[in-house]
Amino acid sequence: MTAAQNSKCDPLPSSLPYAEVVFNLPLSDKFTYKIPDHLLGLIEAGMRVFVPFGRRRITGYVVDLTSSARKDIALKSIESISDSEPVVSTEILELTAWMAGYYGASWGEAIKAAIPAGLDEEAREHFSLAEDGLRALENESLPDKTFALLETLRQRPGLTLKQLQNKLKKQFAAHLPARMKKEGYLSSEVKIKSDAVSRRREKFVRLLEPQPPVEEIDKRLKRSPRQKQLYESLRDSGEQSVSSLRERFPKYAEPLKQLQLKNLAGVSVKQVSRDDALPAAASAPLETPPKLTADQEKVYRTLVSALDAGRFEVFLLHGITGSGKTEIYLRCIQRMLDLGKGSIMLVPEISLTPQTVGRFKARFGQGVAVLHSGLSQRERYGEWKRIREGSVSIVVGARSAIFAPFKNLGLIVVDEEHDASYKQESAPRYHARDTAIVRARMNNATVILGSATPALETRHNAETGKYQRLSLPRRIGDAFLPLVEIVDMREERKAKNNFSILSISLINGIRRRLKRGEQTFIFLNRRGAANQVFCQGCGFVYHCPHCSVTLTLHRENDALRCHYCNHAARLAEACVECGDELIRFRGFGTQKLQEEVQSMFPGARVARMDRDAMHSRNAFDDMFRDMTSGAVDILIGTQMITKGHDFPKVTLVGVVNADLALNIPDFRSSERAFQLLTQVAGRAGRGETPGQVVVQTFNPEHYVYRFVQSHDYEGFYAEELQFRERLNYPPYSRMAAFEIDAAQPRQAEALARRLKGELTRALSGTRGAELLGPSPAALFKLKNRFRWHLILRATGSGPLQAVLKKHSALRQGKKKLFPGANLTLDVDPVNLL
DNA sequence: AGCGCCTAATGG
DNA sequence: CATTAGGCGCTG
Repeated sequence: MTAAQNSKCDPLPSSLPYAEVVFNLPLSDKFTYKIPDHLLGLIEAGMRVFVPFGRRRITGYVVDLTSSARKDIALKSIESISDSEPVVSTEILELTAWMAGYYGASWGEAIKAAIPAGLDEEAREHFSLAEDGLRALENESLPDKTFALLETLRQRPGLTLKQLQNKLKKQFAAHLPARMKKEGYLSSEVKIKSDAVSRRREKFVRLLEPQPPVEEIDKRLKRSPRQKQLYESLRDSGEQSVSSLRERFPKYAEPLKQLQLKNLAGVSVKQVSRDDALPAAASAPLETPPKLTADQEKVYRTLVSALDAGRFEVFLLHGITGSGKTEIYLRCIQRMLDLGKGSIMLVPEISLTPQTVGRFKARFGQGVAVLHSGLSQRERYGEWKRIREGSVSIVVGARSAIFAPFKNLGLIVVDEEHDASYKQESAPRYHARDTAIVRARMNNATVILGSATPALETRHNAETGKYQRLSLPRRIGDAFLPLVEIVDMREERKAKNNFSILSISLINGIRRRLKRGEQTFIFLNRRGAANQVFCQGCGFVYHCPHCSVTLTLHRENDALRCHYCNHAARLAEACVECGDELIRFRGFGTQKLQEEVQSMFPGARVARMDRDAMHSRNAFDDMFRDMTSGAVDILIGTQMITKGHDFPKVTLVGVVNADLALNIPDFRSSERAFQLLTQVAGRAGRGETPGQVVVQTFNPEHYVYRFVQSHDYEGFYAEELQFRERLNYPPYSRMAAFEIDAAQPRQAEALARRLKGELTRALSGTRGAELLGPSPAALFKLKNRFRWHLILRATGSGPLQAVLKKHSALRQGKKKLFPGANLTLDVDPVNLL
């Protein structure tokens, strides 16, 4: 960069002597550091710096440079800079500042979310035995914990505090090593853990030499087939990297540990020659775009005028499954390419399949960067760098791809915009769709929100004119929509005497597919594992009279509670509607379903796809190949089977228990169920054959099923909107959820009430805001913590944010108002369990 | 968050 | 009185 250019974008080229630094810690403060002489002029906002902070040294992010600093604090100096140029641009700094303010996170946490993982350095203290320690260990009688620490370090010198805690299962106080060091028992050395991306090290496993005689080995491995399998693999193919083991033996860890203990195998770490070249994608000729249908053409024209004008605008592209939304995205991205601007394409994590990515690569070749969870930190960083350097102008990725470091961003597409995975469930709890809109506004970019079943909030925004609505009402080639049959499982039991998990209709359907050589999907929703109660006879489910949300069973006192407003009801012995027996829902997983289906169709080839079955990338590819080649007849799965795949031979989709989605204690459960069922149904018969869908339910009267059956989003939208208005739920209000968790149920409750008191004060004077609860969370006990919720509801984002700001100001004074508890805030929560 | 310091609890 | 476990306040 020349001096002239430099002065253009930065009139005072950073001879400023102070830097404002934030950290990836829950601290709202900025910290001022002195820039040492040798770094003067080298530091810019957006760079990472390594600084002393309290007793430690950590990485921070420079957010500003200043000419003066407060005199009342003794400033420390920046130790080193971690980058030669900023990792976050001014634009991303601004975006993360908004996120931090809006979602109640710290700026540093927000920045951390916006850069590739594994970049930051940390200084870690490694402990070893000092001479006094060795002497004490051999001669003196020591307290248990001291002894254990010394003994561990004698065997394995150079462990960090974290590693020691792991080894000794936290059976000592965290400050003990420091004290022992002071007493001269331990010595320590501070090492800076270099970032994970710049160097490449890999773990290797090999058999140790010399090996005991064969008979001895057989004896030692006789009773452990997995160890034997691993042993034989190592014997036959020599040294192997752990990552390659993982591919073939998903559960390699325990057997390997055992082999190590038995002194048969050893693990070593090696520096691997740099091999950053991603597997070169075959430079296949790029695909020619198909001709647009009349509907697509119309939509595209509207979009192009916004794209060309380079003005901020949000479009809702509402198109049913198979209506050709993706082609619209591709055309718009192409348009941006022609204009020399970058595009971000967001897709839900589970949709980010080779098939999805393939469509983009086929059209744009190597000009596409892909960010998905399967990438190692190094690969991810590589892709990120390609974007920053400007060698690609298209990014396809999940939630965090919204931070792709484009300099000239023109378009953001959010596909399946209603998908819950766009909300991050840990700090900063941002929503990628909403963040996309904020980022687009900052860049005068266009946003396309695509969905067959838009979120009610989104559809409502289109209604009020905030977004412009475009629709693709027809399937390409006017393909038939699948025929949806709603099966009443009560009738199955009573009238048809069928007590199987599958309805007769579904069984017959499967039989026909098997005969015709077509494929079947069977879908089982496993989410929403809160304890539910429902009647097997009539499908009755308890709802809260105030919130219209299903009540959750609390085992401790056999009570039913609303986890929004804390309304309580007694659990009756029998159903209040029909007198039949009530059942408490217990998990019926995909694995059991697979066994059941296999036994009903012994000749069929049944496979399963869910997170457990898809451990390695290979498993996924294998599954995909088997489905495409027709080597599988019935595929059983969770959400995973519904997204990002297109298998033309699937002509039947069965939904085993559709009520599972509906009975989740959340005001959005109907919306979710509708979206889910519509999506699942869309999997049936995308080829020439029209599809059949069988939805099994104990509660066929529910309005969701009527609209799913008739493929009527608009009808559903209208009905659901009325419900939301009546009970004052979003989009007619905005929410923020506070969560308190503590080790004792009593304590959690008491603190939740204290929080309510505090918030009530913050609330006074603000109109249009109210509190619901506190109440025990639907998943009351989670990982041995007891959780309570408190919901803040306001008429809009303005009053909501006003209360939150006031509350955080109130809390500044007394920090430890909630001893022993964790307090989290979730703005615009998507998951209230 | 993570660290040192202070204090209360525990124990002999 | 000595040791240890837990809570508190601070980080520039």
